[in-house]
This record gives sequence, structure tokens and C-alpha cells, in this order.
Amino acid sequence: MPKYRDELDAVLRALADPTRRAVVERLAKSPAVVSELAAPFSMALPSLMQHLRVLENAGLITSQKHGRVRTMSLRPGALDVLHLWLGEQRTPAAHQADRLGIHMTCTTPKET
Amino acid sequence: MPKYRDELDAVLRALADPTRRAVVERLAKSPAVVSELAAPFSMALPSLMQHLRVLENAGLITSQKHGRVRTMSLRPGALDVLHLWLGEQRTPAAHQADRLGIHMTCTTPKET
DNA sequence: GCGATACTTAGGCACATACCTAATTATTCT
DNA sequence: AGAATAATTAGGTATGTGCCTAAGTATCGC
Repeated sequence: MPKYRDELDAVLRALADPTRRAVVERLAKSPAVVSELAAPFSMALPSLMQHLRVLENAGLITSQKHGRVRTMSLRPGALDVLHLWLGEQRTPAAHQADRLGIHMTCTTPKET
Repeated sequence: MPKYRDELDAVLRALADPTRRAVVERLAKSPAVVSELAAPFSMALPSLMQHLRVLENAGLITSQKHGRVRTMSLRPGALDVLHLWLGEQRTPAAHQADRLGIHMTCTTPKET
């Protein structure tokens, strides 16, 4: 039952690329067709398509084809798995801080 | 000033690997020394060290060396950048749902 | 000092990933 | 039908990533 972990892994891998993140950000505003998505990038179409496939396989986006046009949309709730994981990683200190309504900041120690 | 984006990129890249995520999860409980961290993995020490370096460069963890022992800790607030980005990607629909206190779920459409 | 311990550095190999161009398929427009 | 448009498939390259072994370096404990 490591479905959650696999899903998380796919999502994080997908989001680790700036191009794919940009696509997600674009789609967060509204759905768009492939060529619209490709326009902002100085990248050949097939390259971008590959990114879209990765995003789709990760379950982050969905697509529907009408005629020769494919419309991609962000899947609402697709990022929930990340949200969830993130919640689990809060340190005890952070939890404490949360309860107290303190925002924690960190100083960068000199490297060793 | 794309410092935020660079930071986000580094963090997501770092978290895209299961080994590194496992390290983060471990460190979320408490700090640990390198050999403790390495123990659960069937991986040569130098390989794990490389992961630790990636995590440290991404600003997710810090380390301090006392004598010959290096103690690693999760940097509280290191994941904030991710949290922040995540917040920005909520679809209008998700926002709507949030306001209404509805939890959105998705059905997986048949692939096209 | 000397061996054991805890990392570190150096260098190398295999496979994954991000691109590309060229050629194809499927629709739509005229 | 034929040209234009929107994607897709196929296949190739180059760089990045994750892992390894072997050989340091720096403490620590006797």
C-alpha cells in the first residue's frame, strides 16, 4: 500500500522541473490548449509535450481532446498529497511555534 | 531577483528523491549524526553523503561537526517556500471550495 | 603512538532526463 | 480535394544523477 508514497514521488519529480512548474502555474489560472502552453517557451513542441506527459502521469493535470485540439487542465486536489506530506514534516519545534502563533525564522550558521 | 524561484527549485529538486525525502522525514523527528542517518539504507556512505550535501545546499538541513562526528538537523522553516508556492497554485475552484469548507475530490476520467 | 572510528575526497560507470529534428497522423478550412 | 493547423511519434544526443570502490583525513580511546 505504498500508493501514497508513489504518488508523492511522482508529484515531486514532476514539480522538480522549472518548465513543468511553469505549466502548472499557468494552468492554475485556467485550462489551456497545448499550443497555448507551449507559446511562452523557446522549446520545440515535442519537448514540451514530454513535460505534459510527465505531469499527466503524475496525476497533476488532465487533458481532453476535441478534434485536433487538446485542452489541459490542472487537476484540483492534485497537490493535496504534497500538502499532506508537508504537514507531516513539521518539526516538534515548528508545531510548538504554530500553537503559539509564532513564525519561526532561521539564521544561517557559518559553514563548518 | 528570482531568489524565491531558485530556492523553490532547489528544494523541489532535493525532495524529488526518495532517499533524501526519507532523510528529511527522519530528521523531522530529531537531529541525527551521519552514520545514524546512513544505517537504514543499503547504500555506501559516500552515496548518502552526496544526498546530504544536496539537502544542505537546498537549505533544507544544516550540519555541525563536533570532533569527527557530524550532526545533521532539519532546518525549521525550510519547507516554508514550498508551502508558499503551494498556496499560490490553488485553482479558483479550490479557493471557492475552501471558502465553503468543501473538500474537493476528483474522479479520474478515462484516458483519451 | 596506534588502531579503530567517522567521515571525506576522488574518480568512474550506467542509466535517466531534457532537449532536438524530421516525419506522421488527424482535423479543419477553403 | 488540397493546404494549413495541431498534435504525435520516432529516434538521436548530451548532460545530469545516483551509485559504486578505493584511498584519504581527522578524531578518539587505549
